[in-house]
Amino acid sequence: MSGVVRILLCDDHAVVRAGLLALLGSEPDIEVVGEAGSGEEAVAAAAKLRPDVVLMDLQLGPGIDGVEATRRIAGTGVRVLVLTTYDTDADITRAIAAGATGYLLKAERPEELFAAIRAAAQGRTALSPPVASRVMERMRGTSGPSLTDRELDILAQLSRGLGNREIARALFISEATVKTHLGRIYEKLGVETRAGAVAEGKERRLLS
Amino acid sequence: MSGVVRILLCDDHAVVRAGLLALLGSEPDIEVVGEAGSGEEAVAAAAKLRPDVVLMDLQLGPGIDGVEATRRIAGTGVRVLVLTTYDTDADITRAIAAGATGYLLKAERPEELFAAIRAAAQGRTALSPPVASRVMERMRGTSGPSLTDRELDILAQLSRGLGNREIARALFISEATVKTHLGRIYEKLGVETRAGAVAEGKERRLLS
DNA sequence: GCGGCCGTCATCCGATCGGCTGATGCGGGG
DNA sequence: CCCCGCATCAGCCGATCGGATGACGGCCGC
Repeated sequence: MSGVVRILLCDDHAVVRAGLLALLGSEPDIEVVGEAGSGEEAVAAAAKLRPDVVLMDLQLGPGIDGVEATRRIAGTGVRVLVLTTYDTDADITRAIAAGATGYLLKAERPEELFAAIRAAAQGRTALSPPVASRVMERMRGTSGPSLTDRELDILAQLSRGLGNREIARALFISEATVKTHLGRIYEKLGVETRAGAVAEGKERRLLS
Repeated sequence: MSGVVRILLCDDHAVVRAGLLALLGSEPDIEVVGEAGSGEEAVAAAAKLRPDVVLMDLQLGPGIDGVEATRRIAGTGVRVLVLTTYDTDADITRAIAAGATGYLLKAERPEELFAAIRAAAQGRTALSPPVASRVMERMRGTSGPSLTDRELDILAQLSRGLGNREIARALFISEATVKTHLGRIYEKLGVETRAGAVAEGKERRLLS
């Protein structure tokens, strides 16, 4: 079945785009029909070109991020295959929640990439092995619950080094409430101190 | 002058290596003579192949990092051109301190990359514009004081969420000493709390 | 309409933190 | 040879944190 798979590349690095272009050029049944260097460009190009698969980096520099771009593009029915550097739990979860068809790591072998693209074009899910493992763990309920919006607010203030009273004032709530949220944040992140929470938050890319 | 510039690629991502390989293949006076997927491989390959320039990523996954690899390779007289994603102050400083001949961003245009490689082969310095700006600022003394090795040890433990007593035990020193170091860390980073220190440390990439 | 999640708030208390002051020993550079 | 940066340690004290416990209202899905 099927003819050529039409691809839209989205990555803010010219080197990476050029690399993928060259790499995919070696596959006769894969054709790159467009490139985007930002989330905004990707959304516009996806709407205009209607590619079979968008290869999306999650880190896109200024503007809307890869997750948001994925959400908007996936919402129009175009498949999005995330191709990124990090296999953080938070990244994977957010990308999948945003509607990504697959999640590949850049460290993956080229053959895996080709296979994943063909899979994605047919709507099949393609995950890098380490990603698959994490997803499995998540399913087993082993790994982390996600923070609520409010908890993320608290965490953001926390990472600025503010005390409870200052966080309370910044968010127009009482100190008691701040403490309650903090307790839940510690629990969810598996830490016991504010410093640990900030470290974990940064690690999971829940911050800035 | 000179014939072909012989290059060794070092990046833990197969996609990026393939991309650079393809990209550089278009330049007749540049020849890729080897590839490495880790710091250890790069050091060994550089010693064996004696390339004119090593293209080095700073983020290399497990094992020795790009800075350490740069230090070892530059120590043998081989030029190292850092090609990475981030233009963080800490990264730039450490790479240059380790003996890098140049510091390019992956977001750079391909022509810049080629020019930088030729420059590096002749021992000339090549910096991406944003990097050059930061270096200038640094020279002007604008930017921050650096942490001592010991202070970085403390900061690392701090980011694990440990209390003073635990940090003291982990580093075989007294609680009083931990407190003293912490005070200086706060001062140097311009923060007032452990949470702030961790955030700032992560931001400046002084951690993990 | 009820249960569950979320966000809000309160009180109590022991443990910890952060600031302060001051001191010792070691090593390198002027 | 002496100064200074670095690392080490001590004691004190007020402010803050973290844990435990309990409670209330809003919103949503079933």
